[in-house]
Amino acid sequence: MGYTISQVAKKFDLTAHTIRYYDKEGLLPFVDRSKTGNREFSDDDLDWIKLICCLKNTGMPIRQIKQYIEWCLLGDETLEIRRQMFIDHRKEVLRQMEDLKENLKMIDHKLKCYDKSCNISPNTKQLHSL
Amino acid sequence: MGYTISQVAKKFDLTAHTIRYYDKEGLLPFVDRSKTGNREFSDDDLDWIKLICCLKNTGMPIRQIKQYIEWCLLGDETLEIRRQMFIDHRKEVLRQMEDLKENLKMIDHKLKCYDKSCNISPNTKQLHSL
DNA sequence: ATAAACCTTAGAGTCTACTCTAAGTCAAGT
DNA sequence: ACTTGACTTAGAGTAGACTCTAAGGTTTAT
Repeated sequence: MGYTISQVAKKFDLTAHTIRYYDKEGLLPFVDRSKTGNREFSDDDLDWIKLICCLKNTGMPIRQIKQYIEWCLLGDETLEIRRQMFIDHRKEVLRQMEDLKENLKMIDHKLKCYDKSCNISPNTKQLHSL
Repeated sequence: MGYTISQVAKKFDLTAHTIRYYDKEGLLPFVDRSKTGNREFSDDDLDWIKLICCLKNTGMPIRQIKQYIEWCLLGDETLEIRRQMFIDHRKEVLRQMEDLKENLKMIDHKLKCYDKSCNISPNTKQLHSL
């Protein structure tokens, strides 16, 4: 049967506008159309979109995601370069996690200062960390 | 003595343009000027900028950072609201870390598939995870 | 004294990623 | 038959965060 654009939008917390934008940018060349020209998303398509969202949410720019999709369409010839892309991107994500950890330290430090200034006891403090 | 704008830029891996932009947006109302009108950054100013970068790098929009700076200028009256801001932002950072962790899982899974497709042995694989 | 290397401002331009609008097609319900 | 509510397109507009330009001031070295 397949899913409509608004069903997919809801599933991935996107808008139909955004999905059409991704399609226009070349991120969804695999999506089929119904006789009336409407996009019809298969379960496989949902997997692609899931991966696209993963890459997007880890900071990969749309044109690089497009590059990846293009490599996928080219077949086995591009397996090694795609693998390398994931190796590099993995490193980048680990870097982001490290950065967040560092920044969290500073926020926790600031919060400790504010708890002191506001005369919040450690006990009360536990309430808002839940 | 104090630091010049380009010294501060280098220190925080920003450009002088960006620092002036932050100033124009109201993020640096505390920075003094020399007799000739140049910005002169103190060590205290560097601490402020460090915090601003921390908030910016954890996804806080500039106008919210500006709001925070304004609250700071108002004094103790705003202590509680500033503390609440940090509590909320901390939650947001934890959420980002969770999201990254989830996305990393998917990237690792993809990578495993690519290692298989490229006939990479687990031993060889260890090389690129270093 | 004049060039180099800083700094200043206002304001224009750019990039990314949407976000929306207008005009239109199609299928289903009353 | 006609309204409602999906969907379609091309293309314009927006938001955020820079990024750069032009025109000019000051300090330092030759």
